[in-house]
Amino acid sequence: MMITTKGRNALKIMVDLAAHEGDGYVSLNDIAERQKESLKYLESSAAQLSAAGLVVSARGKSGGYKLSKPAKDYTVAEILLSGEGSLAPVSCLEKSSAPCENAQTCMTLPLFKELDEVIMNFLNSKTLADLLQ
Amino acid sequence: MMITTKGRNALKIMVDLAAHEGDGYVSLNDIAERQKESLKYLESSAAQLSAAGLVVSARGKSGGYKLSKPAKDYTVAEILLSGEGSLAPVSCLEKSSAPCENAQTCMTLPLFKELDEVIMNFLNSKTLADLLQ
DNA sequence: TAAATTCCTATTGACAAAATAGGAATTAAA
DNA sequence: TTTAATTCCTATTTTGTCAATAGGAATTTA
Repeated sequence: MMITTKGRNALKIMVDLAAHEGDGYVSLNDIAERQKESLKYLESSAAQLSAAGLVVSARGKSGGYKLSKPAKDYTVAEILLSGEGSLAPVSCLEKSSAPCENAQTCMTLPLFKELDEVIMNFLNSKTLADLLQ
Repeated sequence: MMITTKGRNALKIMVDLAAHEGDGYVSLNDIAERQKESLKYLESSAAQLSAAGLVVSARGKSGGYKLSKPAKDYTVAEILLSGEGSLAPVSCLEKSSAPCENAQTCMTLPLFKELDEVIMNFLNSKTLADLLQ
């Protein structure tokens, strides 16, 4: 599985925020109810989105989150990356993992690099606004 | 991660068999040495390839495996699928998993369906022969 | 008969994903 | 000024899958 609940939850939060653009700050409680996810679990995704600067947060009563730019200016790729860390289809293409010793001679690596490009091209071509129908 | 060592090993076996097409049966021991993988681990991948009819096996001394059709007639997709079971980018698109209750209203599902198509189109367009340089 | 092989089943270890928990810090509103 | 609602922080637990190993049975050629 390439995209886990972390990435999916990040995307759900963003879609919900986009659907309520202009309503000021939206609380995670509201989002959790609408998206039928646990508040506690969404909190970790929201924290990552906030750390990445994709959303603006406000603490305290009547606080919550809102988008930091128009929905059409977010790519799906950047949102998923904030939740997943990496979208590489194989571990040897993740920056975090140790470089593979056989990379020079591996006959399958070029294929996986191409696949990675195909995936990233697609996810970079989709915006958050595209997901609202 | 979408493609694990199971899929990668299946592909490595097939590439090695393709590189030795016409040499008769090739033993897993030879493949394990060339690809620097453990014999025991490759065995499970080979068994799946055999069960799927992608290779022909011969038991006993001087036995081994060989391709069941020309290398150019295999898609990379079918090989990876034999190792992975599913190449779906999200669990809710796997046949094996229980259907998602929110599928009707989920705003992210259409995107993931598109992504799945993009991936499968690419992997179906590549043949085993393409991997030999 | 011996050696080389695929085949079968089971088990273990390691790690990541998934989910939950409790409470601290903050802030608007009553 | 207090209270309630919220984000924020850290930790823990549970669960599941991946990865790898192990031992031996069945088969077949030399």
